[in-house]
Amino acid sequence: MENIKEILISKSLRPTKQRMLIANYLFDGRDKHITAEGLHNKLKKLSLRVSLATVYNTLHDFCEKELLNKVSINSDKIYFDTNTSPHHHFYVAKEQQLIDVSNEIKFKGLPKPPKGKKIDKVEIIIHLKK
Amino acid sequence: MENIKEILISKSLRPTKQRMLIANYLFDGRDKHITAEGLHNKLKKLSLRVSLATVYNTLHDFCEKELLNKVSINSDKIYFDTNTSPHHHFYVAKEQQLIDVSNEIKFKGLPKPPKGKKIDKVEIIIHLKK
DNA sequence: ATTTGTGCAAATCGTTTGCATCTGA
DNA sequence: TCAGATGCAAACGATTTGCACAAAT
Repeated sequence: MENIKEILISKSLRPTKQRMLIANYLFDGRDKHITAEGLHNKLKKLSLRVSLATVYNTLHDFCEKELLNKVSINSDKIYFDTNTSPHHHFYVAKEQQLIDVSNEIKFKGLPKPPKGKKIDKVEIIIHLKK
Repeated sequence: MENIKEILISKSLRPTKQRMLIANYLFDGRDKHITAEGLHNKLKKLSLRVSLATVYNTLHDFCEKELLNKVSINSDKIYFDTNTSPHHHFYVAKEQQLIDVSNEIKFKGLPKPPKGKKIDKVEIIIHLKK
């Protein structure tokens, strides 16, 4: 994927072997929600060895460069979302599963922010149960 | 607060010294968002010694008995909310601060849940910035 | 050659657990 | 009495960090 190499360079990230492996896996066109450990295991299964520390570093680097978004849903793990356009989520607590919501959702009655603050973004989490 | 003692009993929680201290602090009529550590420190400042483990146990017990709600906003700490009625939150990432939203917010375009699942609740987090 | 990235292992931080001891009904 | 609660310290799991070594420009 010559494409991905250029993206990394354009974000001033050196296209190292590890970053290329990770980027190729993440940016294959299919949206993903992953954790650092999950990604590390996936790569291991594909016999691609990248240390866990590097996986963490890379995910954070990609976040800073806005190639990924952190999703802060439940409190034990950090999820990284390859879909960086604004959207919302279904969340299934039992399975700790995140699903993208593709609809646009409109609000009515959104409160004004406290003095001195502005609304950055509105995040909707639709908790699901059986 | 005789009141609080009865609440604990009605939830089949023994009104032990530690639980009473914690409940008296939490349920003073003012809504609070706290972490276990935060509460532990607060109590320490008031020269009320309760072990950290007991603070954790008690917060979880109170959650199970629906005297508190867990709020799962950002990923590093668990917040406990003394406001157990449905409401939404402002979130200031920089200060990791949570503020209750008292308005009711209406949605339009809420997607249907995937087959076999039902919507449990809709949580809105309004991220604020300066 | 110089900067930047990687990998390991140790460190950290919030949280949980095991277990001996204590307490309240 | 005795189930249930507490406190301590050790265990945990996700994440971060320090540092020597390796790779990229």
